[in-house]
Amino acid sequence: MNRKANIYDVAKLADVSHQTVSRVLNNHPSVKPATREKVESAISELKYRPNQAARQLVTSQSRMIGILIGGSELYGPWAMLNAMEREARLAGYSVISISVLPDSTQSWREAIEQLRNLDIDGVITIALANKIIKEVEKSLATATIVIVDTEPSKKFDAVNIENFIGGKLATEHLIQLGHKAIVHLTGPTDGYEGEQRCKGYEAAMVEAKLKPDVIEGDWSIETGYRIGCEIAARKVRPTAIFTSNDHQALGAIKALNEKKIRVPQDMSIIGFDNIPESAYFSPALTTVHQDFDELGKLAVERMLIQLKEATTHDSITITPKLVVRESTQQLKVGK
Amino acid sequence: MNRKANIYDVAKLADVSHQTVSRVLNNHPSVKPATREKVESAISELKYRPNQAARQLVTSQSRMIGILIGGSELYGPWAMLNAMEREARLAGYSVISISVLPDSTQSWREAIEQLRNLDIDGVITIALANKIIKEVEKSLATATIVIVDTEPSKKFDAVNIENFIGGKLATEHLIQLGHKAIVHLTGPTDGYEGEQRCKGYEAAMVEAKLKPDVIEGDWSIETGYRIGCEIAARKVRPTAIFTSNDHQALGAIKALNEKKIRVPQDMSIIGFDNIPESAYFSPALTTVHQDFDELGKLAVERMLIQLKEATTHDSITITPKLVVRESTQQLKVGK
DNA sequence: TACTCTCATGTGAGCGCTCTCATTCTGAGC
DNA sequence: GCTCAGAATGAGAGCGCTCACATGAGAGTA
Repeated sequence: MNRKANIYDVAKLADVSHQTVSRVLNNHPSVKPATREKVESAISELKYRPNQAARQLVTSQSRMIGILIGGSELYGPWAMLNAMEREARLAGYSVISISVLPDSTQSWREAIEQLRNLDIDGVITIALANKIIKEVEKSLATATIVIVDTEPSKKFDAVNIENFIGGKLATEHLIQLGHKAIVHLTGPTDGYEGEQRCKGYEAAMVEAKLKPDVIEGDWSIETGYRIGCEIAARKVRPTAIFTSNDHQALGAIKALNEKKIRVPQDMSIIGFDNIPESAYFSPALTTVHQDFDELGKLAVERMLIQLKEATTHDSITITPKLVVRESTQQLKVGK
Repeated sequence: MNRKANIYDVAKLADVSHQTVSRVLNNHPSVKPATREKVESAISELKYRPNQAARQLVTSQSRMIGILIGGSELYGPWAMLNAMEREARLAGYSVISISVLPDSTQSWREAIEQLRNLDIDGVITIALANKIIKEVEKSLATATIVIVDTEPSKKFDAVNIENFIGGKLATEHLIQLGHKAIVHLTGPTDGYEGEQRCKGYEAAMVEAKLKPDVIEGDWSIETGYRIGCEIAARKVRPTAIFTSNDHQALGAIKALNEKKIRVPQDMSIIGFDNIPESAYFSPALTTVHQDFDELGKLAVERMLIQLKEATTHDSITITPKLVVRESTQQLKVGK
């Protein structure tokens, strides 16, 4: 008899009923310590482990969390996914991650379909466009949903950094250094984060009575590079650029380097994210730090709370921090 | 009656037995087309979807693949995970990814425990140390295992790039440019990839009758930076560095920049991986490209084959390609 | 002593599916 | 028309667990 032990095998060995074994497994209070001990030793003797499928069948709870990641952005979502996976594992949940091509309806339909088939308990979405969120909400009505990097809503728990404050922080840093002609390269306009950072930039500019100068971007290095070239070619050049993420900053720096515009002497650049590489750019990038790890943990935390006892929906935020390095510098007088 | 439809509901509506419905679901051949059609329309009318837990309970197949990722390396594993997840989804499998801290016994024991609890069909490991693989093998004896970025073994399917060839390619490129004093910064020595790349380097050096100069690294940017500083401080400096990944190259470039050693004029640098950022380093990094996407797809493909019909174990490799950009240059004569 | 009441445990049903085996239907072959 | 193989379908059991409910053993009360 080489098959895996089941709850009846344990029951027989411990000389109790299967139900008592079940109670021990589920930490039911009304089990005598002596009985519990008997059962536990039987469990370890038989190397018994409960069958999740059977459990799931009867409780209709999968103890699985799905994570939907929009876009192909590299560092942020990956870092968050890591944190979420670890946090969920600690709570006895497993994580199924699915990355969705943001532009492909097909892609996210398939993803949602898969999550439905698995009877997932909860879904965390990262940086999904609003229209996709709507679809998720409709199709996964029975699941608990927590949204990250997305516009807060009364229907879900939302976890975000203060993107507005971050954008303002970055811009104010440049203003304090004496810059007046500051360009902002945004993220994609249909995303919450980019939008908020841009609003923060505009608010800071208006407060300082400066004219905002916004160029629409899409998070990609390529765009940073292209816009860098474009700015280099301008007759009247700005003296500082605030890119909405570090990747775009990298591209921009590259472009400026090629055009012999020195950073930071001729042009200050500030990014957003504080990816691990940014400290090692040449020059090291001044940026706004967001704590992806913390963000991921918070999202899972909220998920677990909602899963236990559906409460009212919260919007949770983390404050970003300015990290000053070498790519920004006091504007030289007389320029 | 608002509960989810089950197989009996479908059977009743289609006026067949539940068993016939099951046959339709599983594409059993002996179902009359007319019957199949009846059942299918009942399915879509009731919005029926089979309960995976029940299926899993009786078949004891989870249709889930676990992916164990060792280390905190950023781009490579993430890119592969993405590719694997997509490929697996296409085949009707779900992916549970777990990232393991390579040094923490606790961490990977927990991970394996989780995979066992879930009755996972197969496990793909990415860049795991050999001792961990052994543990995985022991603990997950019933699961099919495919190893990626790891020393091939007769016990598993292995998917790798030709790390040796890649290392040789990189070194030969430098040699062809006239370099003779070439330092190699390795990956961690207990990992297969780094070891092989280093061997490729040594082979190329010996062939060219040059003396290998190996420094042990660990993939991290920080180490690249530290070693860059160290090399800058040497009295007799090499003229070229081959770092075993792009991140270390980034760190090294930064260090050399700070010490006013110009890349590539005073020092050629070649990396390995071809991460998306590397084309935008200053200078753009010459490197060895490895196709993570393809690697991920191949791993899942092998997994699916093994899952269907356990065959003999293969070792599959992909050939890396040299990507020449700006960070390497012909050695100036007279130097 | 008879009575509740609580705590500890046992019993049987059923979650939704696939398995095996039994039965019915079909049409070719004589 | 009858037989019989093979195709098409049905019936029932059982996967391993938790749920609701039943039962029994003591403790507390009158």
